[in-house]
Amino acid sequence: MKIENTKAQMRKGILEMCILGMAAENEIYPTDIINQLKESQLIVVEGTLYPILSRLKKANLLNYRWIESSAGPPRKYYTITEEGKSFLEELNQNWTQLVNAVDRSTKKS
Amino acid sequence: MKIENTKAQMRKGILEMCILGMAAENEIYPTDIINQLKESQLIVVEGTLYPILSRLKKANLLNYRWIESSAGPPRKYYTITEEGKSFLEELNQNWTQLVNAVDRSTKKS
DNA sequence: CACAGTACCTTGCATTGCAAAGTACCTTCC
DNA sequence: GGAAGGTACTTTGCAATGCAAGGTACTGTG
Repeated sequence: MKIENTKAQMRKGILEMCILGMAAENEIYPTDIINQLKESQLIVVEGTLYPILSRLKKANLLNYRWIESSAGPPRKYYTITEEGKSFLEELNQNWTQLVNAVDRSTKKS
Repeated sequence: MKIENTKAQMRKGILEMCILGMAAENEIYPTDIINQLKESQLIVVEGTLYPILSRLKKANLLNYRWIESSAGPPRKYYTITEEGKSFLEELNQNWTQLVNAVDRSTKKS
């Protein structure tokens, strides 16, 4: 049993919340997201990020528009939708509950 | 996109840690585990728990012995191994890091 | 016009949580 | 003593995610 594996499993479903949270504050594009998450020690690669963005877009939680870059191909800038905002709130609540639950189960009898 | 689904995903890999943590404090058997987790709002069913216990046993993180019950069939009582203890420590560290990382990524910029 | 850099996208695998169905043991009650 | 019900353990198959790896496409430079 490898720590790396369990570590990866523990991230499941969390990235969606982080990404929605980031899009709720600024209009962002994927490379930005990856860099910001990396700063927070949440390393993410493209193969992980793009499917998440597609899912969130498809679910009407995110929107995007193309913006041309001064150097390189155009970028997809994402923003959160109203629907995304309420979803994000729910996610945050569930996350807090989960953290508390883990806390309780690991520290009590 | 359903909250229930994301909620389920967010639990991935966490149960192992909770269960190891519980076995680190007392010798326990499955039904005990389920009840304790339920008290902490971490609802778990048999089809989830037993495979985890098998994995942890197979990985030498848990051990068990049969103990007869005063009413009903014998039970498998689990205890944590030395190897399990150090694994648990690593898990706890990673969990703390993850919580901090999420905190940072959702509250900053 | 080739090349390097940036950005976006897709495929296939391993892993987990869970519902559902199945096996086996023990006690109780007629 | 056997039928019924409760307790305990186990297995199978599905859906969803993270990720490595590979692929496409646009832009500017020499």
